Amino acid sequence: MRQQLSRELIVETALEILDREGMDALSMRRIATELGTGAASLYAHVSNKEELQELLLERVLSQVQREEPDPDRWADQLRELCRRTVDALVAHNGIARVALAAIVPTGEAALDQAEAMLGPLRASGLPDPLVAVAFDVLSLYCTAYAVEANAMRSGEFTEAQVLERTQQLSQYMAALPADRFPALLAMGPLLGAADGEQRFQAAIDLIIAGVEALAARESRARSRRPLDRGLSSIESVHRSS
Amino acid sequence: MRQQLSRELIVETALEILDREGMDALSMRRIATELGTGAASLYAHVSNKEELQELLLERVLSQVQREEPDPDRWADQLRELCRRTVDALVAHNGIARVALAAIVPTGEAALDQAEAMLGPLRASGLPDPLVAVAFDVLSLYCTAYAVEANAMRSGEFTEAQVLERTQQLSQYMAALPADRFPALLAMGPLLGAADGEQRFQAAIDLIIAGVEALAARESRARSRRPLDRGLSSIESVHRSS
DNA sequence: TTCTAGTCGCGAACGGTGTTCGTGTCAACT
DNA sequence: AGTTGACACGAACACCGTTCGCGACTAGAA
Repeated sequence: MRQQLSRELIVETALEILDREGMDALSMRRIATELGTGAASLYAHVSNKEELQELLLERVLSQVQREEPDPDRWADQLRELCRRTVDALVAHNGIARVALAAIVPTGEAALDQAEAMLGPLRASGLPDPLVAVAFDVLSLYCTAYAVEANAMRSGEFTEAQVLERTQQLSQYMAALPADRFPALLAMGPLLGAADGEQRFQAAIDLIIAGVEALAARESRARSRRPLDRGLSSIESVHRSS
Repeated sequence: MRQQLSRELIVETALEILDREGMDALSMRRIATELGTGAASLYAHVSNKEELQELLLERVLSQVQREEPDPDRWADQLRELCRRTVDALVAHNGIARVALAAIVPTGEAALDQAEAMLGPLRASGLPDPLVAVAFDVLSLYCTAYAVEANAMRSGEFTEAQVLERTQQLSQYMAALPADRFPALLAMGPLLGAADGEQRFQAAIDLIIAGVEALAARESRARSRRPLDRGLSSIESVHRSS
């Protein structure tokens, strides 16, 4: 035993393997081999592979830089935070999938993350029940986008990517029957586009535009008729609190 | 050999096992046992477990009812479609995770699904590049929500759910340091809320509000400067002189 | 210093997984 | 009837996460 085992060391080693060889190669045996020991030894410090994965996610999330909430810049702060979060997730291939699987944010870093997102969202003027919804949408989208970005960049080689993406799919879509898939046909080149960066920014903007619209709608409704019987699901959620 | 094997039969059997015993129980051996044969026999009709899963997803998606696009009711049509899609995914536990993993919509049903979503979205007046973005956000959210709903309903018993959700988490959040997590503390009861249905509706409404806002912004910009980007022949003539 | 007690690392094994290979069987066509 | 070809499938391979219990090493008692 060259070096004393510890949770910290195990997580660190696992992250190295993850970055170097991908999520599929991350087995308990592989980690143990890297540490010069057997797989059984890991279970003294980590109860589960699942727990190990959550620890990995914790470590990745803890590296996301966060700033003090400034109510006037809430939208830009949200954009910036989403950017950083996705960057951190994408940097460690496969970790985003873990984030999607773990629904309950148990760890400290995950709580920090949620707090950093909720602050600006509440500053938008949205009522709290809708803040919860917007939080849901925004974080789910960020995670899902990271999963997609991972899968796009890691799973295939450059050759297979170009072939299977540009050739087979784009050409396949151009050959679709026009009477059955008019919209798909018209959107063809846009859907397979590889400029993920721009599309991510636009998606965040779209969600933020939704937040602004609903916040404005809410403040308008409150000032005009404070005790209205709203019928839309949005208002009913708001009322249920 | 009691019954001739076929892709169709294998997929059907797999879906039954999935519904009855969950995604974890869905192994090639299990399917083969159910069919009274060995696992190797399946590989004559299905090249992969991954392919089998995509076939399962295809089958589930093909059962989503779709209607003719009506430009005047585009928002309601979107809402309805998202509802049905999520219902179909949630009905077969674990299939939503497959939908998230498969980024490229290869199958026929997936293409139908995309077409049904793109139609109403284009009717909103959004420019096509933003339609692609909205499509991204909407479908990713629907899938991710279905994953979450699955995990919430299937993984635990009622006892563990009540204990671990309401007690441990809600009580845990109430004990958070107020100076570090003010927003989390204020939102506590709302985030762990189990009324997933209402929150899903509200989330879709939020995204649709974003679409409406961006569409309005776009049409405003176009009416203000109609001769933009060299589209008018007059302008191009004028510029060329 | 020697002997004992106890801790804990970890090799080996268990019960699973997806997938492949080669054999065996059976139906259909010549 | 004979040949051929397709297909079913038992067995095996290389993995996986996890558990058990042996054995080595440390620390305390004599």
